[in-house]
Amino acid sequence: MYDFKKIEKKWQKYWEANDTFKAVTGLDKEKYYILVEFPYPSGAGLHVGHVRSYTALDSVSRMKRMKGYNVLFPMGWDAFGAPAEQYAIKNKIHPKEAVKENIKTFKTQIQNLGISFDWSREFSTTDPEYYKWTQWQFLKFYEHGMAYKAKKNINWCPTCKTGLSNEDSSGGVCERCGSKVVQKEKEQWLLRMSDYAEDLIDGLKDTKFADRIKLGQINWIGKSKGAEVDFKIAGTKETLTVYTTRPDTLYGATFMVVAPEHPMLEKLKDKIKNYKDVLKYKEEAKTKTEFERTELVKEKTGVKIEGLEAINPINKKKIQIWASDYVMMGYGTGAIMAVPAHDDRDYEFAKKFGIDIIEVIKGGDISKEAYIGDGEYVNSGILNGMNNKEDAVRKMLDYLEENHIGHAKVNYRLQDWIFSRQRFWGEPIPLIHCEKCGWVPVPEEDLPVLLPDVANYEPTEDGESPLANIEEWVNCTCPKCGGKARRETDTMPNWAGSSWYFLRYMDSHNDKEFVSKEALDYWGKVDWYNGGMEHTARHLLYARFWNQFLYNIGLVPNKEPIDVRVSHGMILGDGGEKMSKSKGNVINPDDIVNEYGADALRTYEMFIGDYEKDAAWSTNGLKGCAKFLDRIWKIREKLNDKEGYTNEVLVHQTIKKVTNDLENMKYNTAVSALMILLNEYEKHETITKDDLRILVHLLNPIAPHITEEINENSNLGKPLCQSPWPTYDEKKTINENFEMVIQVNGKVRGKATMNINASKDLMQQTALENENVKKFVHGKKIINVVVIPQRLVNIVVR
RNA sequence: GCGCGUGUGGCGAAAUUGGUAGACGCACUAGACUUAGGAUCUAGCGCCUUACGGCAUGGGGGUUCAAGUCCCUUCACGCGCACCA
Repeated sequence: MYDFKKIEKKWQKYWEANDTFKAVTGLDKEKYYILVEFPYPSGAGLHVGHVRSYTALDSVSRMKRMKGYNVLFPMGWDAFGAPAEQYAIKNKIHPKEAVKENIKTFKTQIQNLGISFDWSREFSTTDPEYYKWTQWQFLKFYEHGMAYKAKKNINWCPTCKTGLSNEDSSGGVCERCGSKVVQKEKEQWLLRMSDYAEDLIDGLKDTKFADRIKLGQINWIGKSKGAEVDFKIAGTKETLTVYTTRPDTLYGATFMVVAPEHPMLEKLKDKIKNYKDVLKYKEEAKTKTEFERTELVKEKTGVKIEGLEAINPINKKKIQIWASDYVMMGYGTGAIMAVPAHDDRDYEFAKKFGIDIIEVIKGGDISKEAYIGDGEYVNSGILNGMNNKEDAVRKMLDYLEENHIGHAKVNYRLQDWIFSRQRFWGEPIPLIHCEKCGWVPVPEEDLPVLLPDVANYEPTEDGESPLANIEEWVNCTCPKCGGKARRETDTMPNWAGSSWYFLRYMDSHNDKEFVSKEALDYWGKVDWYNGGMEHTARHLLYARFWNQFLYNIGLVPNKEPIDVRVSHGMILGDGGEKMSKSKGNVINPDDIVNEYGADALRTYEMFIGDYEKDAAWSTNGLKGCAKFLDRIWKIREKLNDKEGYTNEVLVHQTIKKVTNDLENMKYNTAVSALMILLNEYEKHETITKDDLRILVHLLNPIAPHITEEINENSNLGKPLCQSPWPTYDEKKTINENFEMVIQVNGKVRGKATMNINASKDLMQQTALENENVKKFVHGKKIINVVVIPQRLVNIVVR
């Protein structure tokens, strides 16, 4: 085996000493910005999954550079947030120190892989020089009315003792610790992301995201079209507004349901005869976790609001009002019109509580279940006799609008972004509360608001940020009036720093601006962004929202920050299960690099399978790739003094294949094409320098160290990182001859070598003369002969 | 429940977009070299069959000269969202 340790170190030093991968802003070359999601530097160190995506995009970067692009391929650290804090608490060190250590480990591990990052642009989201600008941008949101503080029922993690955004508590469990999330009323900072719902859907058409990613975002935003309808509450001046996607079923609305937290309940409490029961129900609902509340198997519960009745505006019928936790305050208006005949949930509720069910669309059997299909409208006044849902909806909407009882309305599932965390390890929200002036932004010249150096950064029991306990930090003077004031003690979520880091890479160390206009104009947007599928509904959406806001206030030149977005599949353990310490199936990339070399690991992970799909680790598979590199190392011994290619067609085919495959994320077949080329070389007694030169060029993006070394010690030319990418001639990728397949009734019965220019007649004649074919044709009638030039002949007989 | 995706040898996977199914690699088998080999090299390797040949891309049906690929239907698995009105 070749001495990969020595070779890999040597070239890593060479690249570093020569600033080989440094991207220079403003170069007179076409730019190309390639980005992999920066990692969270956890204590566990680098995962083989990181190696997969880093290598993949590294290979693209290296090829693009060889093709003459000015490539920006940066790396940094996303180091705020709970895990770093937990790690610090556990190991009794300051998170700052923990992060420093972990970054050091990660960086060494990545550098040992020979990934061609431009390290001169490295930063961590926890650097005060960086989070100064995160805070600065938060203030822009604040200045433009996009950040606001509100008392809200929020998702609360009782273990982490912090509020969570919807995105972070998906499925009713805390993203970080897995605890069940409960509802808690708390003052929180929010960003008006819901204002951008439509733009976030619309903007997707200006991107080239993979379809599954676009869909993931669209689903999360959850656009629905419907109507708001006003129901008067009998005997009062109050109106209860509902949101419905089925205004066409209004005649079938036999009751209303409001969320237990609906403000109407408190407002009319004097008229509610059983207000005590209502309050009790509300309290019960509150203590339920989100999970319990949405669990499908759960039976419907609710309490009838005695003393109040609503009036169905379409037929003036009086209907009951109920409070139930199957209606959510956070969506629509927090109140619904229930149409039990045509909605499963309303049906279940009506059945349980014995409420009228009136069919308004024919087609089902409402004694058995709610009918949600289409059909003829009945019992529906102005809609009677209609058959088409769309028309019925339109007619109803027109009626509602004419009579001022409702209007068309679009709703989104996407909510405002809860932007407060009651944690120590995050960017302090740069606002000061003054008794006289209210909320006052920290002046720009006072940014960053630094995290204090303290001994205790564990969360407090009462749900306040640990910062709240640090009096000397909290107490300050109002920047406006000079009076006594207190700092905001909540910090930002760790999605804050990652929402704009891709902009900072363009101009990482600028201390005057978050990024210069010059750099923004030159680098534009990220051309190719790779990251995990799990970030589709969070990081990627947040980042787009953040950037669209910056665009709207004129700070960035593009509304969409990312052109192409792709996602890699996971690397699973040997048995196909997720790697985990408890299962003992974790592969440490360091061990592999030590035993087989970085090039072998890189090659294997590119060869492992479809890049976008999960793949199970196989050490035997890795060995196969190590063997492949060994054979390449040895092929040098066959060098002769001749020029040109030993198999010109195959060489051109391979250049074409590898070039296209790297552009299209088909790394596995790129490697296989190179294996085929090597197999061919091994069949010959000797090969030329040209042969070898092509091989090392094409393999270089995937296995950069060994190829540079061979290139040097076989005197093939200047270093590969400085030489151009090979080009191919389409004409030379085609063989003069091809193997013609001869079929009889679609089954292969013979083969013949033919010139690619052979006429159809010649092909047919050759086919019919084939001895084996004759056997199958003999005694039968030829009905048809299909001849596909350069491919096959199919003789149809009967 | 809704949405998306995936089913191909013992295993990871290919398949020019309708044209030789299983490239490439792993594992396995036999042989060579060797003191030895978990190194290297050579050959074989979907299933059934001595062979001729037959059967094979989750199952069933269809279109076609020709289907892994297109259409219908069905099953299994995975992921995402989920009482969103």
